[in-house]
Amino acid sequence: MATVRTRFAPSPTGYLHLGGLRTALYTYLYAKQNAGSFVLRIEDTDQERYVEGAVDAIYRSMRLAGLNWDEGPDIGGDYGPYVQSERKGMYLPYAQQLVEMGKAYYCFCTEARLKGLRAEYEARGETFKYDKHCANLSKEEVQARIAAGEPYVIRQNLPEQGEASFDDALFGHIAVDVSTLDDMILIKSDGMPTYNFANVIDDHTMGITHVMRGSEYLSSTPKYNLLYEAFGWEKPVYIHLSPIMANATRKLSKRYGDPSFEDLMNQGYLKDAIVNYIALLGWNPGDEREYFTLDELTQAFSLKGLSKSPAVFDMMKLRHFNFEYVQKMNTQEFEQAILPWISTVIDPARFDTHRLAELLQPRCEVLSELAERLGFLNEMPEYDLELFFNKRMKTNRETALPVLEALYPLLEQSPVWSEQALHDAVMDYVAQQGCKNGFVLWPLRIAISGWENTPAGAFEIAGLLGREETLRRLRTSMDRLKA
RNA sequence: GGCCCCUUGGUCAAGCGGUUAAGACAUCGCCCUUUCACGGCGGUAACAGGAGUUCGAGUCUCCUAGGGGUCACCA
Repeated sequence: MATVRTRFAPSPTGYLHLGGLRTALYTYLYAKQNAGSFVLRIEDTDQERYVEGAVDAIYRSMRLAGLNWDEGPDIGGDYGPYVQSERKGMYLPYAQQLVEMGKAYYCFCTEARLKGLRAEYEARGETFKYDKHCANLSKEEVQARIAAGEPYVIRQNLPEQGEASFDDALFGHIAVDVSTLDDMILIKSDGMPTYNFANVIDDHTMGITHVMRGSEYLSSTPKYNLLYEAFGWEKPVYIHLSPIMANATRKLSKRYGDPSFEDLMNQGYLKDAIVNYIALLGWNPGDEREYFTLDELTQAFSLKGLSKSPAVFDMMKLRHFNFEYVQKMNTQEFEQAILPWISTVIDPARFDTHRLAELLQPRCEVLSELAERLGFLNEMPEYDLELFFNKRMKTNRETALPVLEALYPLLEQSPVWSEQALHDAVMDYVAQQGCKNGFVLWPLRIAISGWENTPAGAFEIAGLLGREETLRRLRTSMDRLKA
């Protein structure tokens, strides 16, 4: 059996969106799993839609995701070039060969004529189909008009009737009546091939054995097959993938503000979490496993696990995956990861960021959401004294004052300022008073944090703030309670 | 509209003729607890509808409905 060669062939029209990422991922996994090659090809035959920087963005995203290609524009390979615009000269001979065989023809129809034709069809309520107006021009006439510099395209010459079909590894046999098909353009008037043509030529000349792509190509693949048959080429295995949806009726799309892979990274999601979650949208391993590294995915991936129906992207589940991946980091890694995020609200030099990382990690779902939870550290917030009221702790502003007044000297006199020392001192007091922990700890935490909810308890906060700042805040709070 | 495809809880999904119809996320409740979280335990919740085939159908067939895709000198 021939070596597996797969390809991911994005158009450089923008960032790598999640659907593209998933297609690239599956394509990569399949190649790696079969010890094959994963090829990256840039399909830039539409000069109008080309976006500056898009190619680099695609490289960046794929490398970040770990989807390293074996052949591609930037690293070369035996089947180059890997950018379609650089292959421009390769397509015309194949198209001409098709013309020789009567499977294609030159067409000189103007845009105006086509437009009129379209209007006619529309008026009749029919689907537009090119009328083969140029299909029977004589060879001489064609030569003459080309020589005269008349612009032309080359169209596929479809049979009047019959069936075109192919077999998809996922969807099975797909057949359409050719009478419903249009003589598609193979070579555009600018000399560039259309996707329809380039994809067939390139997949064949690059030795691609398995084609994975979005299901939007499902209904046009039968006519690509006619091309393979005309050339007598072996067809690749087709695997069409259902889309990732934003909701039941809408595909995930940049246009509606749905995030790209890079957007998610910028929002504080971890690449491994994203890749892992995306892998599970439309594929399942057949067992209970949910967490996979790229290598594990390579082992586990199977065409059998692919789903035919569309999958809705669920941000909540991604959050959960991110949480799990955050938990897998060691503290050092996590500390490094959060520094850029938390630095926007606190001065890292003022706090023990290692300890902060320890405290934050078990309650961190998304990195970007950390900063907003630390505001109280930098500066004592102007808080409402009603925060001292807590029904379950049986505390209020009246009970808080005496407790704080008793605690203050204990803390002040603590020989060392550590969480443990503070804990022991305060808990001794609690034991002595015979009250509930919360009766003392609630007001303490409020008094030094000023926030109803904090990502740490009273001792941790006091430790982070340091002796001076803690005592200063305590005094401020007591003064306010007295007033 | 024609053609193609899809249809199990809110979401991802297992299931491949016989199950009390898994699991995960979300949600709800309880426990733990110095707040928020984490964690533990438990609950609610699904075979789109209708005909067939069969002793037996989520699993097979057909119809209907809903949804998606496609009908470009875009990919």
